[in-house]
Amino acid sequence: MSEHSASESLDNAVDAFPKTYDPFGTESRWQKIWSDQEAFHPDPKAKGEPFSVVIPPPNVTGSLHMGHAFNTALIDTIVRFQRSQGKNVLCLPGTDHASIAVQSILDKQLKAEGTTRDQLGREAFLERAWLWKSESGGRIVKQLRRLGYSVDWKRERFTMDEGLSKAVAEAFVRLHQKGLIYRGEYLVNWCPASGSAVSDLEVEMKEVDGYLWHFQYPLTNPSAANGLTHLEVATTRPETMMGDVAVAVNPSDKRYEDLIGQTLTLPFSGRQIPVIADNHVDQAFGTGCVKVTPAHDPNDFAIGQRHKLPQITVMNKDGTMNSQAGRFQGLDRFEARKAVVAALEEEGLLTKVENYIHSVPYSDRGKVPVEPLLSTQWFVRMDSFADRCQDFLSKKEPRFVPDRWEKVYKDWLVGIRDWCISRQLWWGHRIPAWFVISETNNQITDKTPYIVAISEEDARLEASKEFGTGFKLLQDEDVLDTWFSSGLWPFSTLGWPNEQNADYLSWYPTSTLITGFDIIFFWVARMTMLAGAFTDRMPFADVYIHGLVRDEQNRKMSKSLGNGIDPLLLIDRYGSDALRFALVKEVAGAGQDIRLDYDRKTDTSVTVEAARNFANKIWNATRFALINLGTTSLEETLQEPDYSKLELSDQWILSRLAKVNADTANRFAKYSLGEAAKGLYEFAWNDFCDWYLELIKRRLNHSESSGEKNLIDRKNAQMVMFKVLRELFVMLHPLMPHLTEELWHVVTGSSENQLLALQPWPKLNKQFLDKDLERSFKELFESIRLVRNLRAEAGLKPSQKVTVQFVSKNNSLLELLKNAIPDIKSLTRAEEVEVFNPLDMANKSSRKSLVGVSGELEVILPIEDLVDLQALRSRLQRDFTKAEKEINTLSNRLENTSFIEKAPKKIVDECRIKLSDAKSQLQLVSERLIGLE
RNA sequence: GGGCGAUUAGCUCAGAGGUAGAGCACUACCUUGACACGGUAGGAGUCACUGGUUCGAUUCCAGUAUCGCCCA
Repeated sequence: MSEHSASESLDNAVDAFPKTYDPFGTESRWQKIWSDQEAFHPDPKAKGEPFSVVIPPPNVTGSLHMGHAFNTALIDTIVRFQRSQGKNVLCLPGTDHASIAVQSILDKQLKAEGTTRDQLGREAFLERAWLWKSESGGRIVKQLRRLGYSVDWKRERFTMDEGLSKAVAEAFVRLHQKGLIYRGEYLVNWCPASGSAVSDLEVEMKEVDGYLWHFQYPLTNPSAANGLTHLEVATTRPETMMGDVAVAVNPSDKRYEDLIGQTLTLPFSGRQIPVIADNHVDQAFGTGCVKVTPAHDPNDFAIGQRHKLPQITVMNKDGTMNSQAGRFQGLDRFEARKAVVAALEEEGLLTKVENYIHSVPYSDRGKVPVEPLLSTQWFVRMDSFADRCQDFLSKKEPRFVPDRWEKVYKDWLVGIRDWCISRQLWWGHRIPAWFVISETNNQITDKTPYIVAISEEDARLEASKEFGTGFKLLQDEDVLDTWFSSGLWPFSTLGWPNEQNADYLSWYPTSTLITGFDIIFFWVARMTMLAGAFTDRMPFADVYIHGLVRDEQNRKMSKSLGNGIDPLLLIDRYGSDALRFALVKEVAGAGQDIRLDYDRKTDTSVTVEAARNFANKIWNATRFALINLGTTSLEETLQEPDYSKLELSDQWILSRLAKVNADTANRFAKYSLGEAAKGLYEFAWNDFCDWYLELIKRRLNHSESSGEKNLIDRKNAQMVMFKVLRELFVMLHPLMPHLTEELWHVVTGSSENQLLALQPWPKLNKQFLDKDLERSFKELFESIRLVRNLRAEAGLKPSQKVTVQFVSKNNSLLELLKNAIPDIKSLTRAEEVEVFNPLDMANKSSRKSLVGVSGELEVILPIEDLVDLQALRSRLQRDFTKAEKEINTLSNRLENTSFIEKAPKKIVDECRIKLSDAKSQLQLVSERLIGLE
């Protein structure tokens, strides 16, 4: 309890309780308090089952986009829930260094300044990169804080900080020792825009409108070939022709079988190239003759290997043609394409140009077509990693939620290819390999010996053992793929390679990874593979995979489309609780993408607005509770009410509360976050606000002088109302942390040293669950609706008082209604409520009363002069038709003997009851209709 | 070409072998002592199509169509 009294805080609270919730001051205030108190900085030795999550590290110099907001909302919901379950929760934040992204930003800056990276030099460039990181690196972190992220900021990590860099070097050295890392010249995906190799995963295939050019290669010796003077090839990439070393045909292709082994003369260069046979050639494609360019096409590379053909590279690394391209040297590859076609045409060798749609590999980052290029790179041999992961997967490690993603992950492991991990960039982890060269030489070739070691000193030590003296070391120029360090993230952030680190011991392996499906291969699989190799375990027990947030037209949000929806704009407009709740509530069970509506003219979103309205509804329910305290103090509302002395409506809401408690805990635990949000929304709005608060208004209005019984009754209602609120705040806290933290403090009078964020989940009172009571209240609500509906249809003013008569032969229903007369009065604005069975009612009702029928219940409002007879008649007519139709369906079913025989008895019985209900309804309705004639 | 997902109210989406649900939007009424960021009531659907299984299919199975995504 706080140092000041609860009633004092109440006075302050009501004074400071405007009609509309203002999230802005509240949110930043609690963010600061959480942060100042280090509320989410756990001790690895604290009690409680460890639960840990590492966040997917965003790009350190990036800024917050909707994907981050969504991911954050989901992660934070999960970790806040787990904290309420008494676990020792670590949620570890951080950022990654994003080699290519950062470097291309800096390159652009340099270009604007009229200089280049090379002019600047590596050291100066890196200095500048770190400066840029320190200037812009805090931005995304600040933005993440605005979401109310309950991560441990004291344990924040960056992939290039000291500890993590050490982990990267250690990992590289160990893999190299095991022979799992190799260096060699292979065909890689070359991105001319960034001037670096990229991995297969960073290449995106795009359908492009292009051409299929047909042209002729003359036979060197035409007489030998059945009068044929040339072969015709078809290609989408004529610019590579100068690198052609053969033309391949299918061995079973009758058209060309005589030509196999013949020689062609390559136009322009005059090089003699053979006609070879290869089974992989598709006879039906183009002319059935394929030009073979091993240095510029992965398929041709394979053919080249099979036939031991030379590899002729015709391009430079910037995408221009090199000296091997002869007269095309110096041209950009796309200019060269035009020039080659024009030259072939001039020579009369171009025979056909077809429009042709084909797939072109694009660099994810550079947004230009990737060039397959021969170059020397570092690779990780993947098969043993993938095999190990498959073994773990057969034990459901990790467990994918939803489970269909397991197959996606597995299929990738099965078809895995080696991973090119070197990048020709400067920003990143430099490859810990040192070439050993003589003091006078600076040439590094494929044959140059090298030492892989944690540090240059280690490398020198080792080199001297092998090479004595008279050498110098040159470190490899390249850096590692950023994903190599991200792949170590779940354990490198916890202190690995020091496996005795307290954090590592307590929180590794982590509990759950929460991320989007788009990085299952990039990141999830790399983490499982590297964790398997280094820790012999999977790095997380569960992987919760979520979809993407799409824009209002269901398009993926992307920079190039410029269709991103700025989460900060929505936070500024509606508050971050509203954005979080809206995003989580939209999540469907199966991990689908979610679509966020958005009006770009006004920067508004109906979905987020609805969540903001919900926050306001909760705010006002609390406001209502406080206003209606009367002489009761807040301390008194903290007492547990005596269940046996409560009214039925109190017991009803406590039953609903117990139900929503059990459902919500269950849903959070199994990652059904959207369902949890929807369930709480319905409970809070419908059950609590619309019904319970309306029901107790009558009791809350009892005055001080209305007698002891009434005052006890009032206090019971207050205790129940506050109990529901307090527990609702805890349950809603993972979804709307700021609002609930604020209101919880108001209603409990707790000081700021006590935080809702660290409170346990409310105790589930199973004994409060009462299905019969809930069913009765459903009936009661239906009856009340019927009255309201009648009033509305008759056009009665809300202020108009009426007498309500209920008639039914169902005695238990009558009993229920009789007990609820005061409630019915206040909820239907009735002056009198009378309850009869049909016998008592006989002759009492007026012919022209307003009458409604539902099942076995008749509602009569005896106010003939005001009745809109026509409306009444058409209403009864509608009921009549409906009942008739229902009787029809039900009796058809019951007449079907196989239904009676084969359907479960319960269903048949239900059907009979429904039929008899429908029949009595029809009876009542027709009596009334006749009475109206 | 292989795989995955989607198709339900005007929109966004839940759902379950037994007479179709929510939110928003819409219509009417209401500024009533929590909330107009609100209340009450209401209208609105051949559950994409075709077969099959079943007493019963919108739900399960097979196929078709359209859209989207991933892999080659």
